Amino acid sequence: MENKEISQAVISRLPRYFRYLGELKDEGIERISSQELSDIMKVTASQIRQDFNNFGGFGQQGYGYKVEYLYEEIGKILGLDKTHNLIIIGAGNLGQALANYMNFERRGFLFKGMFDNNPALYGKKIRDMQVRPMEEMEQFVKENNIDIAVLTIPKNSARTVAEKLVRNGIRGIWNFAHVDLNVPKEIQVENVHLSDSLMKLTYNINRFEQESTGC
Amino acid sequence: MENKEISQAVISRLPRYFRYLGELKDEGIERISSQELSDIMKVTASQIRQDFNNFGGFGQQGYGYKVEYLYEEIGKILGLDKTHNLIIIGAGNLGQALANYMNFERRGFLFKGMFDNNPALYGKKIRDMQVRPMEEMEQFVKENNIDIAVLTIPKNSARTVAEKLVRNGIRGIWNFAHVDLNVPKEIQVENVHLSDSLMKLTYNINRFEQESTGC
DNA sequence: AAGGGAATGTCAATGAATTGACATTATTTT
DNA sequence: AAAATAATGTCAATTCATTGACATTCCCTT
Repeated sequence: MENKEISQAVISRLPRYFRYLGELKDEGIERISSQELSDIMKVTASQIRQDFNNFGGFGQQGYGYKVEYLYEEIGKILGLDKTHNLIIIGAGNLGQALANYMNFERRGFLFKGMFDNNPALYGKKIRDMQVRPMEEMEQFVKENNIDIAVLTIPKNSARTVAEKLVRNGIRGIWNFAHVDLNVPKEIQVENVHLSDSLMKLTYNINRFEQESTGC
Repeated sequence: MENKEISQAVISRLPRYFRYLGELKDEGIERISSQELSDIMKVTASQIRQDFNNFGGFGQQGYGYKVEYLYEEIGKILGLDKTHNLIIIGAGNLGQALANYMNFERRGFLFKGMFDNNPALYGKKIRDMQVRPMEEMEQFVKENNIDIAVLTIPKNSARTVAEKLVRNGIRGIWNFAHVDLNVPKEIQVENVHLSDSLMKLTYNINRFEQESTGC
């Protein structure tokens, strides 16, 4: 039982491997070498082997990797073999979009409920799921063993809601609010700061302009 | 004129600095030291100074940084002093959500149009903007000087659309499709792979479980 | 106006991540 | 069955990123 910590740099790359392997699998390809995968994914073969070896060897020397096996194993590492109960907090545009999106991406994510503090939305059906009042949230999380909360609410209320979630046993927060949450370290937070991402894009657009005009 | 390349690691942190500085500014705080900012943002003071110095000194020794000035300068670095014409391709849930989101985040992003290939959506108004048929997209991009395209379409059509965008002079793509685009290097792509992000979350939830149960 | 104090800018040291090289081991062919 | 081939697993080298330390500079008080 080896508990060496794996760097987040490696973890960040796993979903991408998973995606490519899934596609290869769908194409009926059974085996692949790190070099072939390297060509497709545009990363070094060395990095691919290094990454996989963090979890023990998945390949066979002289042969390569079995696509399906590797796909399954990476899925397990990512926790996709388990089911996760999930709620969405904030039934605005983004919350609704994600609710529908989950339909597509069902990999053990069970959409259990949706909450908002806008009475106009109470009872509105989104993907066969009624929007519930925010007041019911805490009890619901506790009683339904909710693992993951998706936060699509304005930043001013995000921290308070996060505290409530933590108190009621949430294990992970997928945070779309423009604020950094302050939760105990055993609670996992994955931030999706969309505006940050857009700013990175404008930086790079700008940078290229300047490079090519030379000033 | 120094054209030293700045690492993406640094760039990724700039929007976060920008966000915190904006908040400090709104609170009426005029000056701040790297140490104070370090305490608030939970990063080392050394990193803060190092990051800012990539762009030339913004501070004054013995005094610290002027919040408003620093905020403005980082904004400029990120290209937020310029306006960017933007379209959304894919008027599904996510596309609509982002259209509304742009309203909030107006920092020089001018929402110019929205496209879809579903006739049922043609003419539908989203933020006072009618959904246009996909066929009109290429001409529209060319004629309206569109800088940024937001791709919220299924992965199978994403690559084709990206090619069309490139042909018509797009400069950056904010890509929400689950596929890596293959564009010339002068075209900037910023990927938002939501499912990747969610998988990272489940990995970390899982990992913590295993750590605490010890197996 | 001058000196003390405070905080930057920057250099060096450390640490982390990536790449390269190759011995080892399994597969495949003859 | 043995030799040749292929590709992993792994170690070492390199590159990149972060942290620490401190001299320098500027502000602020007396």
